[in-house]
Amino acid sequence: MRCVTRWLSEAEQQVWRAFLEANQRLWDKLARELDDESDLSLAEYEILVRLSEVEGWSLRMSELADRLVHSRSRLTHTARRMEERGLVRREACPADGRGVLCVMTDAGYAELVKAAPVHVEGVRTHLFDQLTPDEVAALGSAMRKVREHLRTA
Amino acid sequence: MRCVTRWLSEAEQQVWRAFLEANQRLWDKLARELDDESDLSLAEYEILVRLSEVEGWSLRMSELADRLVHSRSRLTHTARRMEERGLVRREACPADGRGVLCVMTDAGYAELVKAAPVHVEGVRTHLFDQLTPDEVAALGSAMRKVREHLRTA
DNA sequence: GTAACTTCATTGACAGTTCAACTATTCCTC
DNA sequence: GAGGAATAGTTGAACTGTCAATGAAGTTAC
Repeated sequence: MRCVTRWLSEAEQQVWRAFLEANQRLWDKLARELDDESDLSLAEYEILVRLSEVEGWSLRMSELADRLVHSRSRLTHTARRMEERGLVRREACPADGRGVLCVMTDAGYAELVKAAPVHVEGVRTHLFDQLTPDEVAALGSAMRKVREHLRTA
Repeated sequence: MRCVTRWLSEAEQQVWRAFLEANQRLWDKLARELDDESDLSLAEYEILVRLSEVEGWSLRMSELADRLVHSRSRLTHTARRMEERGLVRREACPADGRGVLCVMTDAGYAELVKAAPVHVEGVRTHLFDQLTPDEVAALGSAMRKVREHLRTA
């Protein structure tokens, strides 16, 4: 039931605008830096990071999609392109006939190793270096709450 | 000069991950809500908001692109699509022969009026309602700093 | 006043994402 | 254990955004 719109206060407006613009610029910057100094897009990078964190460098497509908060379709397309470039390979899932495992190859790992310093340095320079420890803590707490809310909403 | 990568601490990692996922889900949710209850995309909505805030509902394409942090090319494409739907019109800029003014039409305003409550309610529900006043303040301060850094970087 | 340079906006080709439709497999229920 | 529902993953078309090239108009410097 939405009878009356709860508009934003002036202060909230300003927070929202700052959030919008900072985000826009941050993603843009990080994507550009990664593009300049590696052959991975941000989305491809994230896929390799997730695979690198698990035993066998291997995850079900749906599990990977969930962790990345990407649609299955999106992941299928991206994985196909990455497979063509030899960064991952896909194999049948032994446990579930419907399933497909996405596995990072050595070549994929090599790309990840090349890209990671660039990306991490960017995140530090453009985000963490700009904030006080208190702001980092508050940002973390705020984002965790929003994340939890949206996971269930 | 980047001699040694300054990796993220465990705590920073977690903040970064929360930020990533909260963002991903937040944009996704807001885009979907807007799509469900209006005929505007988030990008189109932002364009109309910016136009609604200025005298004459009219801005130079480049000025509009800068405020939105969109590329000129992106704005050209989006504006053309919106013009075809009658939401904006474009006219020559009297002051500068190279310039083009993007002007919101009455139909565009009508769409904006329809979409705004949906969007604002979403921002409130999924972001501000989840946070304490302190967290909102810290988020604002943090995002302003990041924005300023990236505007000049 | 004109040549070189910059800015404004557009264009078309291309890359990445979404959406709806589809196949194949597993799970559930009776 | 058979039929129906749910889940996993893929596909192709439509849409959106990026990139590099273009043209047109303004600016600068000589």
